[in-house]
Amino acid sequence: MKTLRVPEATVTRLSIYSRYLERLDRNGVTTVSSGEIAEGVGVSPAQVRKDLAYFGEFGTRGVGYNVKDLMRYTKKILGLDHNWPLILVGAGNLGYALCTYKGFNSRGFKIVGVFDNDLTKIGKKIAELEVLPMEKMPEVIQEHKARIGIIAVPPRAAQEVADIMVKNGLEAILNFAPVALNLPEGIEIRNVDLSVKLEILTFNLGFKSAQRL
Amino acid sequence: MKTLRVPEATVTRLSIYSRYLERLDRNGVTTVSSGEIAEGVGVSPAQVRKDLAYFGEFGTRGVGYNVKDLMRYTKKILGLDHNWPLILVGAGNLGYALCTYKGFNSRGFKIVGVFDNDLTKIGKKIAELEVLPMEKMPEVIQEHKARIGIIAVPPRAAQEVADIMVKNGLEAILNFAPVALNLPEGIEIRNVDLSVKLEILTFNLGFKSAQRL
DNA sequence: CCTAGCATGTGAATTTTATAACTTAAACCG
DNA sequence: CGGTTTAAGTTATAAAATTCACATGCTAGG
Repeated sequence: MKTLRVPEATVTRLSIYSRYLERLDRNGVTTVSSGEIAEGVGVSPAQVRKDLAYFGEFGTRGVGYNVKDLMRYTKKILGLDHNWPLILVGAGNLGYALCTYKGFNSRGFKIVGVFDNDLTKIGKKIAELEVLPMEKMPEVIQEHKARIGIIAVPPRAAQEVADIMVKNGLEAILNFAPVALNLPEGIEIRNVDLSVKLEILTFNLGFKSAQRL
Repeated sequence: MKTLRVPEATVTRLSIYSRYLERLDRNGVTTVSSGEIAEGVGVSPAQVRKDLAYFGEFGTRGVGYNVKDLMRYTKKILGLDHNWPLILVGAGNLGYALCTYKGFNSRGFKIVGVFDNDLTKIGKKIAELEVLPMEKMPEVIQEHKARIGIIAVPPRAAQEVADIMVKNGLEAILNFAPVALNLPEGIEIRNVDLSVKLEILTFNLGFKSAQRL
């Protein structure tokens, strides 16, 4: 098997292209060039073509790409040709926001279980969903065949939650807690760090100020 | 002036090292080696040293780094030696979560103004802060000398909000809306995309399944 | 049916980033 | 006080990602 490894940056951009294509499609655009995609998402045209080339040939020379088709292809590649049930742990403000976040639904993600160990939160409803105690996680995972978990708890609790998720059979974790998690081989983990990007901004602002001197 | 450009990946990691050092410091650790930092945040020791080397010499050969000192240095480099007032637009669930997010405060970020154009939200309180109409933004920015704005509105409104922010003098924007913003030269912009990382996970899960066949 | 124009796809060149190997300096111990 | 150990700092090497440039192939128009 020809296993050409795909750079993660390429997958990231593919996700962005994919959503941009959805927008074009909604707006009734039928054909698009690599240059237009590039313009629309802020990369170079060569980058767009190179990224797509990892997965096949999707365009027509001299013409461009069929929007609907390329949209479907990109979603297929990303695994978004079917829905993904998600397990969420942490019913705080962030958890609440994630539950109601439309950007997930529109891409086929659906949170099917919200868990917390805080007795004051258990039993409350978040968007149709009742907050459940951690012990209920196994059955919810089984019922929905969930494979992905989201961690939206304070840093000190994150590792324990991750361990529970792994023990219950989840294969991938999206972690919003700003700590590095220790997980067994084979578990996919990605962190979303809300303040790192802010600190890149402050770094750059400081650098800009320094250059003015 | 010797302008060695610092890779953004290095700044990203620096932010992560910095927070890890804060944790070590809280735990009473006084000295740490590049290897221990590497272990703690999930990179290689050489990477840690290389990253720090962009900014100077902070350690003692044969010993390691003084935790408190290195923590202060990294925060200084990132511009976190003083507080940053933030302007937030979007008082939905995500905006609410960001307002109450402790990870910001602990790094010197403070949201000083929350804005929305939804009349049902204006006037409500979010964590001590009253949601204000967009028109009030200029005076709040002036009062707090804010330089950074956060966009937490639906995609279709994001560009307009960004334009207003720029017009009102903000120099950097953290954008949570999943669209590419068009901004004038010199404005720092970073996007936090909540679903891209999820799609990397689904991509990888799909790839894993394919390999099992 | 042939030619001109255009945008894809791709291999090579360049740039960037990360890893590894080595050198230097500090501290500790006998 | 010298030798040994340790870990930072640095240089060199390797790998990876991006850009460039061009050949390929499709479309349309005369």
